[in-house]
Amino acid sequence: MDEHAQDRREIAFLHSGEFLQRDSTPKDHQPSESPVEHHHKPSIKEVDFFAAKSNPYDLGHVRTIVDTSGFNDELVLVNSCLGTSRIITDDDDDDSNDKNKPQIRRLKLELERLHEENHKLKHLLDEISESYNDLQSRVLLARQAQVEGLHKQHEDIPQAVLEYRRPTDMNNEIPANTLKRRSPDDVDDHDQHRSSPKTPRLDQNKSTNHEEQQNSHDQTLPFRKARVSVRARSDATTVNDGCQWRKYGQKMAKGNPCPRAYYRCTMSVGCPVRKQVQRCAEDTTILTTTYEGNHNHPLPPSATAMAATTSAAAAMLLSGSTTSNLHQTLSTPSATSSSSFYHNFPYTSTIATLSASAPFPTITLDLTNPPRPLQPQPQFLSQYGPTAFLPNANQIRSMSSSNNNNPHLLLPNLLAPQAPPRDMVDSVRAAIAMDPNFTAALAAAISNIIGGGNDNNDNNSNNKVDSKSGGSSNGDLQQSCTTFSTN
DNA sequence: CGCATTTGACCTGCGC
DNA sequence: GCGCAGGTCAAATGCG
Repeated sequence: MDEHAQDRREIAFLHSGEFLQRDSTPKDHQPSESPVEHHHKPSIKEVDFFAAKSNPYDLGHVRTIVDTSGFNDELVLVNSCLGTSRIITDDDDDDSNDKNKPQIRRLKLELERLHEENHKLKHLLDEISESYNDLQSRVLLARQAQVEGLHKQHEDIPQAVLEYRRPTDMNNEIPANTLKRRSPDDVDDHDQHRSSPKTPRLDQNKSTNHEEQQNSHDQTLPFRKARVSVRARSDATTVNDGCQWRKYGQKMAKGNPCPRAYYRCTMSVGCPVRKQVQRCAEDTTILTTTYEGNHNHPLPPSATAMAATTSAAAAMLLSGSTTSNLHQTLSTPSATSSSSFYHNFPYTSTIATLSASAPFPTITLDLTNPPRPLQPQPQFLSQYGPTAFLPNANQIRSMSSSNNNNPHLLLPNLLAPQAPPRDMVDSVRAAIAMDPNFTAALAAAISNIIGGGNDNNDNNSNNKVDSKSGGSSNGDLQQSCTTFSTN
C-alpha cells in the first residue's frame, strides 16, 4: 500500500511541469503528503502555484530550516472552480511556501472576499425579488382599480403604487423615538404595528410628521391592513402553515372563553407578518388563524401556499373593500368585471366571509366544510394558486380582461418551485381534478418543471418548528371550499 | 445558557 | 374624560 501511495505521490509531482525543472528527488517528497492529492488530478493551478519559483531549490535544506524553526503549517488550498484540493505540508517545497505565503494569504483573502460578496449578492437578490413581488402586487391592485373604474380606488391604490418602496427601506425609516417602548430586535414591525393597532388609516389625515410618515407608510402597505382569517379544524394549538412563528402574547378575547394567541413571524428579523390564533367558541375543534402583513423574506416551500392564499385574499379584499358595492360584487360574481376577479377565487361563493364591520378589513377562508362538488375554479389556481402571491404580467392581464383562461400561461405559477403543503393541496385538489384542460396542462408543465421542485426541502425544519409551536399535522385540515358572504 | 413561552402591565383607539 | 377591548411589551419562567 505504501509503495503504491508513494508512486502516486511521485506521479502527482511529475505532473507539475515546473516541478520537473527543479532538482527534485523522490526522497524529498515523502511521507506527509496528503492523501487528498492522490485522488485528484494535478491541476493547472498547482503548476502555476509552483511556477512562481524561479530557481531550483535544495529541498532537503529547506526542510531542515523549516524544521528547526518549528514551522509546520499545513495549508489546505481549495480550488473551488476545478474542485481540486491540495494539502501542502512541510514536506513540500517549504521555501516556495515561504515565498508564496503572501500570495496564498492573498488568495485566501480573495476567496473569502468573493464568498462574502457572493453572500451579499444573494441577500440583495432576495431583497430585490421581494420588492419586485411587492411592487407587482401593487400593480395588480392598481390595475384592478382601473378596471373597476372606481374613483376612490383611483385616488388611493395607484398612489400606493407610486409610493412603493422596498420593504426593508420601509422598515427602517420610522424614527426610533416614535415609540416609548421597543425591543432592540424588532424595531421595524413594532413601528408598523404601532401605527395601526386597530383601525386602518388609509383614509385618515394626521397632522404630525411622525403620523404623516406612518400614514404614508400605511398607504404603501395595502396588505398590511387587510387580514385574512383561515378557519380550519385542528387539535393542535396552531395549524401548520410552513412559517416559523414566535408567540408574543395571549389575551382573553371578549365573548370567547378560549384565549387568543398572538404570533410573530420569526423567519426574518423585522418581518411584519403576525397571526392570531383562536379557537372557535362554538366549536373548539375549529381553529381560526388570522394573518396580517406580508413577509419580507423568501418563504419556504411549505409556507408558500398559505402565504399565497392569504395574500391573494388580502389583495382581493383591499381591491374591493373600499367600494360601496363590495357586497354586490361578492354576491353576484358575474355582474361586473371585478366580479370575475372574485369569481376566480378558488373557494367561491359561500364560505369566505368578508367582514366590513371589523376594525380591519378581514376575509375569512373557511376550511372547515367539505368542498362542494360544483363549479371548480381552475382559473383561480392559475391566478391565486400557490404562487399567486407573485403575479406575473400574464396574471395581471388575465385579471383585467377576465378572459384569459389559458392554462399554459398560468401553470408556471401553480407549479412554481415552492410546492404547497399537503393540506393546501387537499383543499384545491377537487377543483384541479375536475378540469381536464388543467390536468393536461399540468402534466405538460410537470415535464418542464420536474427536477426543479424542492417540495421537501423544508419539511423537516417546518415540522420541527410546528412541533415547537404546537403546529398540527397536515392532516388536521379538512378539505375545503370557500365562498363569499358578508357579515 | 440560550431560546421560546407565559403573563401581567402598558399602550392605543374607540364609544359613550 | 373615562372605561373597555384589542394589541403589544418585556420580565419572569420553563425547557432542552
